[in-house]
Amino acid sequence: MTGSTRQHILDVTADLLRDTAVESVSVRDVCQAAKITAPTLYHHFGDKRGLLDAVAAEGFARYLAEKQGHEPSEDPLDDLKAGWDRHIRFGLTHPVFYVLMYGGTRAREHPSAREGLQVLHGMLVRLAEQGRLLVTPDDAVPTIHSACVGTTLTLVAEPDAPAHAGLSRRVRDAVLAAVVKQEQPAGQGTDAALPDTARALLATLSAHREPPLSAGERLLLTELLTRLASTPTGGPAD
Amino acid sequence: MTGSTRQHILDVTADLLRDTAVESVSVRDVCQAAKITAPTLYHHFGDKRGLLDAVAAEGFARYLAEKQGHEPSEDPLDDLKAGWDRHIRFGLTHPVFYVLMYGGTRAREHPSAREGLQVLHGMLVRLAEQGRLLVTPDDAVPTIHSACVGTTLTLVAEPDAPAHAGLSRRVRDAVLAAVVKQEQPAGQGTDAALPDTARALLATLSAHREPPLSAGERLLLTELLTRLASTPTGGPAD
DNA sequence: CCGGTCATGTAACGACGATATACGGAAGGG
DNA sequence: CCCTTCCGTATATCGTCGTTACATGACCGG
Repeated sequence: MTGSTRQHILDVTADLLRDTAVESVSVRDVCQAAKITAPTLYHHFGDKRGLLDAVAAEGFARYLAEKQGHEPSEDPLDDLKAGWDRHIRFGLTHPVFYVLMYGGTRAREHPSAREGLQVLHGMLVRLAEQGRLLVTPDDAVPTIHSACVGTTLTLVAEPDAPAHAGLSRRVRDAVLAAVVKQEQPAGQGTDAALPDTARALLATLSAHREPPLSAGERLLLTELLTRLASTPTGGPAD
Repeated sequence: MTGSTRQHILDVTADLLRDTAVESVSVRDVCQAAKITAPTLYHHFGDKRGLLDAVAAEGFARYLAEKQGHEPSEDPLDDLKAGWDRHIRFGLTHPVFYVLMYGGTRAREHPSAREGLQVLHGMLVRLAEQGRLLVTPDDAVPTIHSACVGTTLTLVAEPDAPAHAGLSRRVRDAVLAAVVKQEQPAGQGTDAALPDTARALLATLSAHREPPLSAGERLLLTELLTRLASTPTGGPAD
């Protein structure tokens, strides 16, 4: 049972961390609670930070599993909102873990956090495939994520403040409104979205006498847009 | 010379903190650098956290002073945007201070942070007096603040990530759009529509892996669209 | 039965945050 | 002028922290 003690230490540390601030949990406390000695702990985790990272990674993995678990929805926007709410709820349920992961500067170093961003990216790509995104997924990811983390930290700091009632929903809808197209025009799906958007840009472009383009660039752009606008309903990638 | 040693310790600590992580700065380091002994430090600050709080408070006070310094503007919305930008810039200029103040759970306990929130509240009240607020100032304060802190933390963690270009402006405008009534300057509709439409096409394009374009054409189109999308329309950020 | 690797325990080191105690000098009343 | 009081600083030390050198035992292929 090699992995048993390791998992046991992980569980005990998580228990201690559930109701004690991270700076007040010492290696000795963990050892005493897990009924092991210091070198055992260091043999498995090498470092105190290694232990905390492992604990945080496990907590985050569980959150990710839940996130990816019930994801099948027909509307990616609903998934996005649900993902936001789950993120907030995770922070409120495991405040110590959350601050451990997102509070400091080390947030992005966590591979689990990277994976979480990738899940977000996937949702946005699906939204973009339906032509409902106002910015590129690469731009939308840090936008949504930054706002979500900031909101969660605020709520974790003062969960019961009356001023924070409805805060999450407010920030969420504000950010999403700036990123996804709210009302869907006639053409549904990815096939119609590309030519429609290209046509819209063509129209807008024609109304501008002085766009920041040279005459040649403008000609080139018009030609490309025309090609896109007249695209037959060819089935693009999925 | 009563406050001299105290101020000296403060300055030295700030210097050490400017290029050393907070967890790597010990009381002994500060004492050695300031050429004093431990009891002197404890006499003035009582605690290590007391020292760090005092240092952070001083840094924040300086930021607040600058914030309140050049505030006279005719449009409160401009003040709001400028305040956001200053907050971000402060975080990027003093990353250690910033994480010290806003990273953990202790942010709201800082009296200086409270004062910063009050400045924000004041701006929003002025905006509300002009009937340009969509929510109450009490609701708007945590909304804006949460998003701003989250954005700053993201930028502090990875300041030079290409994915973070324009992030601050994007989140800022998203949150502000949801909180203040956007007045549409007459006749400027098409000017603003051009970058928006270009951005929309850019986003739609990113979802298509096989558009009816060659790789070179796609690259060219993306470049032109990016130029159009970044056309300055209203308030440039950075 | 042996040599080696792995997991764990014993005991200790150095650095840390924090303090009890004492010294020294300036302020002020006699 | 001296004595008291109080504040700032220094000496020396405490208990705890994260960490590790070293020893012990269990298991396993040869």
